[in-house]
Order: sequence, then structure tokens, then C-alpha cells
Amino acid sequence: MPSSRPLRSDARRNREAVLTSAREAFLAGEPGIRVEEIARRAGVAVGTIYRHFDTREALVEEVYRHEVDELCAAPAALLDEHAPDEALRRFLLLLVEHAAVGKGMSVALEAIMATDSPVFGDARARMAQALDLLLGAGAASGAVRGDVNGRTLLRALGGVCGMRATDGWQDEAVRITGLLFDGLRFGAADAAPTAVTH
Amino acid sequence: MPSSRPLRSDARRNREAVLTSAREAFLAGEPGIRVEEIARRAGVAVGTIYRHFDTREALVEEVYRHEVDELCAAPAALLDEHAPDEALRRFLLLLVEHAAVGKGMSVALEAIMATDSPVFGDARARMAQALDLLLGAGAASGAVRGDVNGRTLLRALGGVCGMRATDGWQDEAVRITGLLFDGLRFGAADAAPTAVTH
DNA sequence: CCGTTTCCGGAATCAGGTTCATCTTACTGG
DNA sequence: CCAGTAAGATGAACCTGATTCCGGAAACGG
Repeated sequence: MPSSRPLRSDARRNREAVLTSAREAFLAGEPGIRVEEIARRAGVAVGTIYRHFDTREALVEEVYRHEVDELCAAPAALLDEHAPDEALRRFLLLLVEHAAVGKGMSVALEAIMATDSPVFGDARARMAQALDLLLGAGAASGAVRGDVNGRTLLRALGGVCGMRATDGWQDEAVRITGLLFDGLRFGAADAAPTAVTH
Repeated sequence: MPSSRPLRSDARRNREAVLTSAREAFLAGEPGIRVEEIARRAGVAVGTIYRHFDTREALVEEVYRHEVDELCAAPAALLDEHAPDEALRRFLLLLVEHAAVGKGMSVALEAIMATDSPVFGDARARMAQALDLLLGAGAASGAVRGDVNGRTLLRALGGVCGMRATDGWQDEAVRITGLLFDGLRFGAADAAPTAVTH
């Protein structure tokens, strides 16, 4: 019996309340919020949180699963409407944008992309797959070199997401993204370098 | 009076012992070692560590200051013996190599490059300056684009250093480095893309 | 050798995450 | 509508680790 019976009503309600409180806290820029405080805001006791999530990290992962799903769905949609290289470029910028949404998301993206945290293993794999889709299409059309895979690019992007809070970080993030984008096209296309501010 | 009188002999000895124990532990692959354990190995009490270092992080920083100095001195030496773009390429590879020396160094490099930790503010600034030297020379010779600064590149490299422990991570690190290198030359040179395995 | 000053030791304190024995509550069949 | 029971909730206690702090010990200057 893989999935036991559905959650009891109060359990479902509490679970939702915890996720909501956690999400709000993270997006509000307090990624380090204590478990006890999340519980307080959700109107439950800490024990309740641990009934639903194995560990604090597991809760964090759950909070961001939705965002990750959204991000992973983007490549297919972008390829529908744009040439492979343009789709790739847009996706990279999308990542930066998402990192900009809030410190919390940025922290999660960084953990997904730049670490080996087993907690985000699943998210990482899906993300790499999404990138593979773009890179494959780009390589097939000859606009992108074929010797880089999603996992590698994901790694390379890790640094971009760890830089919120710096003065003017968003410009810098766009610049780094452009750098990687150009690196990906190096020797595969005849386009001019991406405009990178002045 | 900026610098008070020299440390008492036993103080100097203990300080050294602590740094040595910490360095050995980090290089041996236990970056998370407890302060108490560092103290034990150095033959002192925890209080002694806190007399010399404000915080655990401060101790870590001190341990790596030497390595950082070494790394920061490299650009000038490389420019003496190689063309600007080749010097840049070699320096990027040198970073990967250093990250490979041990998990500890890798952790520190990552903290320096990819975060805003005030602890490494100094190291970060010096590193960015070192990269500026290389980028400036490259731009002047026309081999590298002129719109990227050291700080930005440092950020981009952050991800590379957070990937130890993955299977085959070193190859991947070299690949990412090559990607960035090519991105830096995009539109500025006529060379072929860096060989990046396949 | 004595008075000072600087250090050292290590138990106590603090901070957060995690656990667990006990009390509640939602669902169930009758 | 009600008792029985399993699922859920609680929150004080526990654990791990960093940091603090108050005597006691050691070095230095004379």
C-alpha cells in the first residue's frame, strides 16, 4: 500500500498553514527563520511541523518545489516560440529574474544549482533535464556548441544566484549570464557578442 | 597606538598551534570540524581560541589568508611569461586546481567568490583586483572583451568551487572554466573554442 | 623575587533543530 | 448520536555546537 489513506482534515489544514507561513517568511527575506517561529506564525507547535516534514530542509524544499516546477516547464514553452539559441538566452534570464523575486527563492536556487545537498537532488535533476532540452535544440540547430550538458551549465549558473543583496547585483547577474551564453555559442555561431551594458 | 605590544610568548605559540590544527583539519577534508575539537588537537581550551579569533569564521578566514595571498600573486607572474589571454586561461585553471587541493580550500574559495560573507570581504576585493589585472591586459591586447570586470568574473567562478565531491567534478570544473573563458573571448578574438572534451 | 598584565581553562550559557511521551481530535461502524 | 481507535497535536526535554566569562596561572618588567 504505497499511499495510505488521505490526511485527516486538521492535518491537511495545518500542513497548508505551515507551508504558507514558511513561504511568506522566505519571500519576505528571512531565509534563516527558526522552525519554532514558523510554527508560531502558522498557529501550531513545532512537533506538528516535524510530523509533516522530516527536517527543516525538507520543509524548505517543499516550499520551493512549486517554483522549481514552474521553472522546469519554461524551456519547452520557450522552444515553441523562439529559435533554440534565443530560447536558451531567455531561459537564463528567467533564472536571474526568479532569483530576483526574493532572497528566499535565490537561496533555494543557489542550493539547487551550486551544491550537492541531497535535499535538492530531485530539483537539480529536473532542472538539468530542462537545460538539456534547450542545449540539445541549440546544438541541433548549430547555434550552440554540443559539448556542454545541462548539469554543467547548472553548476556554472550557481554563482549567479548567490549574489543577491550586493549593490547592483542584478546587472551583474545579467552580465554573467551573457558571458555564459556567449561561451556556449563560441565557435558555433557567427552572431555578435551579447550586448553587456557599456 | 594601532598595534599593541607583541604577543606574549605562550600566546603566540598557542595561536600558531590553533591555526596549524585548523589548517590540517580543513585540508584533511573536515571543513565542519567543531571548535572544541580544534582546541583539543591544538592542546588548548576553547576559550583560548576565542581569545585569538572573534568567531569560528574568523579563524577559518585566517587559515585561508595565506592561500588567498598566493592566488592573488599569480596573475602578475603569469602575465610575465604568457600572452594576456593565455595568462587568463591559466589563472582560471589554477583556481580549479586550488579548489582541488582539498575540500577545505574549496569551501573557502566558494565563500570568497560566491557569497557576500563580510568575513571574506578583504579576500574578495584582492581577488577581484587580481582578475582585473588579467582582464585589463587581455582587453588591451584585443584578445578579451573589455566589458567584464574582475568582480563579475569572480562571481561567475563561484559555482565552480562549490562542486567538490561530485563524481568527476574536476572535469566539469575545467569545462565550466573553459565556457567562461570562451565567453570572455567571444567577439574579441578569432581563436577556436577551447577544447572541452566531448 | 614581586607586582602587573596578559593569558588560559573549562564549566556555564545560549541557540536552534529534533524527539518523544502524553493528551486531543477527527473519523468510523453500529 | 456515541463510544472506540488510530492519526494528529503538543511542548517540554534533549542534543549538538558556538560563544561567554570568571577565577587561576604564567610571562614580563624591574
